[in-house]
Amino acid sequence: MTTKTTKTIKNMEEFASASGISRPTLSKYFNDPLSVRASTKAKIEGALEKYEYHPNIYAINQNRVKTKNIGLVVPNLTDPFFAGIARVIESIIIERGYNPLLMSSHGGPDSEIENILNLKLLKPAGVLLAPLGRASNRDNLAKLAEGLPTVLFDAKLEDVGSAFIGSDNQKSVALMVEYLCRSGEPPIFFEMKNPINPNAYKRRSAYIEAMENLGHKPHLVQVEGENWDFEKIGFEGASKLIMNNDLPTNTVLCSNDRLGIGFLAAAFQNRLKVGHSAGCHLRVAGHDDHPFAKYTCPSLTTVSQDYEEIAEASVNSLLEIIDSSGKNESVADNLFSGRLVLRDSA
Amino acid sequence: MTTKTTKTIKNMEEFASASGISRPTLSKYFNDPLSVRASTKAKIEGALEKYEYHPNIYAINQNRVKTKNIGLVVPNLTDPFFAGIARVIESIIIERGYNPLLMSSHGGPDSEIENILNLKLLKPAGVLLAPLGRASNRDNLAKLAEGLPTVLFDAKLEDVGSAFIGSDNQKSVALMVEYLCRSGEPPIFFEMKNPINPNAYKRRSAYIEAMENLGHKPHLVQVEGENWDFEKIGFEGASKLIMNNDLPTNTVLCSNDRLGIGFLAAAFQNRLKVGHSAGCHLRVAGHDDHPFAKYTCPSLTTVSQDYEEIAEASVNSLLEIIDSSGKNESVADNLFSGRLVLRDSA
DNA sequence: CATTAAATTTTACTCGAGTAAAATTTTATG
DNA sequence: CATAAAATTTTACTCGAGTAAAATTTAATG
Repeated sequence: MTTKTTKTIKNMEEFASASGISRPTLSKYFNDPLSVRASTKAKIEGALEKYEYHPNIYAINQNRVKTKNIGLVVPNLTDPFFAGIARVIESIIIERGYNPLLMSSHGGPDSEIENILNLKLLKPAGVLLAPLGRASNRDNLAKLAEGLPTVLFDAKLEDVGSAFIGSDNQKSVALMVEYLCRSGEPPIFFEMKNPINPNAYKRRSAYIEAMENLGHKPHLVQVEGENWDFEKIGFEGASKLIMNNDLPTNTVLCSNDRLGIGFLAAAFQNRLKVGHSAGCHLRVAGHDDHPFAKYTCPSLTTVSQDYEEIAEASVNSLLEIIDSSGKNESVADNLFSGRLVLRDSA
Repeated sequence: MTTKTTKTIKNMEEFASASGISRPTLSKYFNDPLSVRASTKAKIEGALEKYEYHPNIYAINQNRVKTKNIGLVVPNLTDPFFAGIARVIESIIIERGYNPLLMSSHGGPDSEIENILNLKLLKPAGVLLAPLGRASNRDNLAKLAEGLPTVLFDAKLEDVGSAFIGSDNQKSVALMVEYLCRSGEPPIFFEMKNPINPNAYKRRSAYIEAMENLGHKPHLVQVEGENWDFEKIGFEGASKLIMNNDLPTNTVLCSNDRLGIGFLAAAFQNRLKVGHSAGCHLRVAGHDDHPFAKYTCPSLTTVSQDYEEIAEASVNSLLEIIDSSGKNESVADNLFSGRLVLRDSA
């Protein structure tokens, strides 16, 4: 650490005279260090080591139309999937010289709208939004997103945002269905009757299509449940199924891992052995590669989504739109295909 | 929804003439709605329904010494415990008329310091900090927290912050040890050799003390592992233990639920039956009541911490310090005792 | 070294409130 | 209804940059 001189610098004016660089040039530097000549950049950075000075964030942004803030809104930070992807996206945003503002819409559609409203007060350069889905107040969101560079990820809402990054449920579900059929009985599809997340609907139809392509009759098992407490919903749904002996096959494909975790717990408590080895009663597979899928009993066979890939693509799309200052009306959707992760449960 | 007149209001000046209230009074109102006469409050709120106006956040804060922001720094948002408690704390902060700024220090001690630095640029009224623990750069944190109302929660660091809210590990571990001893063999203690979290050290000594009080010899099993990937650490540690037949008793108390989840997975893969019923090889208990503890196989017996209680107490302490404008040098620590949650694993 | 292009400095104005002090109005109290 | 106390309005100044335009300096090029 370099020793700093005792003189504390209060504002850019003072730092200008201390460093011998004019204030407008400093302003330019702090806005984008590469926009000034290399020699002046070095001079400024030399002075920054000598004096303690940080531009006042509020003063900076007050007079700016667009700040360096990027909003990051996810439906539920308590869900490890979103917590994980938020973390990756945040670090990419920082890498690109922007400032992430993380918010969770756990409270529901109203809280989602409020998050965007609060964000807009902060005049962000753009927003990365993973919407609640079916529950979202779509019209309102669309109105709010107008004129604000917005990229959706994870779930798509028609007419909201100008790009969408997500996973190719069609492909990944087909992969899983093919694997399950090839290695044993064709699977039933275990899901919520009225899922909140649009991915669930895509997975449902992908399952039906994949089954029909293979000449099997699709079989949907739809359990009740409206909220985000997927493990509970899966557990209770599966418990009923098992108690009533309502399983037409020995293979279950769950719409997502969290339902699968609940399903496995129910199977265990009912003494059903899950797995693909001899002596097992049931095969269970999921989707998403939840961080805990490795540690379920048995470990959960699933489809993994590449966080890095989705995060990177989302930020790239958004920055592209920001840089073209909204001219890029709508970028093409960007779907990533998952990877089959074979473990013990199926 | 009331129809808003078309005239858009750009700043407080315009809103002042539109509402017939002077700008300084409006300023006072937005700072604290109860600081103006009830009749003027009503008049302002009537105007707010008629016109669309929100004070500019940057302009508000630029000239303020203390903002209405409260920083909320947790070690790891990917850990459901912190995601959960952050959510509760956030909503309480909002309830009290403040604005939460959530940050995660997942990157390690440097990222923890940087979070506080970034927060300080936002001139927060105070900070609620759940520090990384042993890894934290304590001296640096202490220096940064000087003059900034700071309350620690979850983990305590000496000489940092002016209050601490946490759980009474002493009591809760004693509860669990007594239960386990009463209902079967005395437990060994399964933990990390060099835990990052101070709670782990308190739990270790609480275990030793409780065992000795009951006339049993404590037995620590310490596994390697430095990071936050507790399930993995627990799984690998337990796998080794089991393979080497190194378990001196049939009862295991894990330092936290995430280690326990890993332990259960290892037991399952090694065909050890876990539970308290006849025919089981092993009893396993945890600590924290992790959101997934209900859905492990078998469900995990553990100690629950009351999120609401801890969250409420943390915010209260901080606001108290803020309101007394730093006069309350240090408030007493506040420890909450956990509640035994008996499930199938022990 | 002359010429041109690029970068920087000067100058001057803007943004949207916070805030302090004095003057005035409104409300509470007897 | 007079009077004191409390609240509001007026007035005027402050905060810390962003930004635009003209003037000047510096670097690049042949």
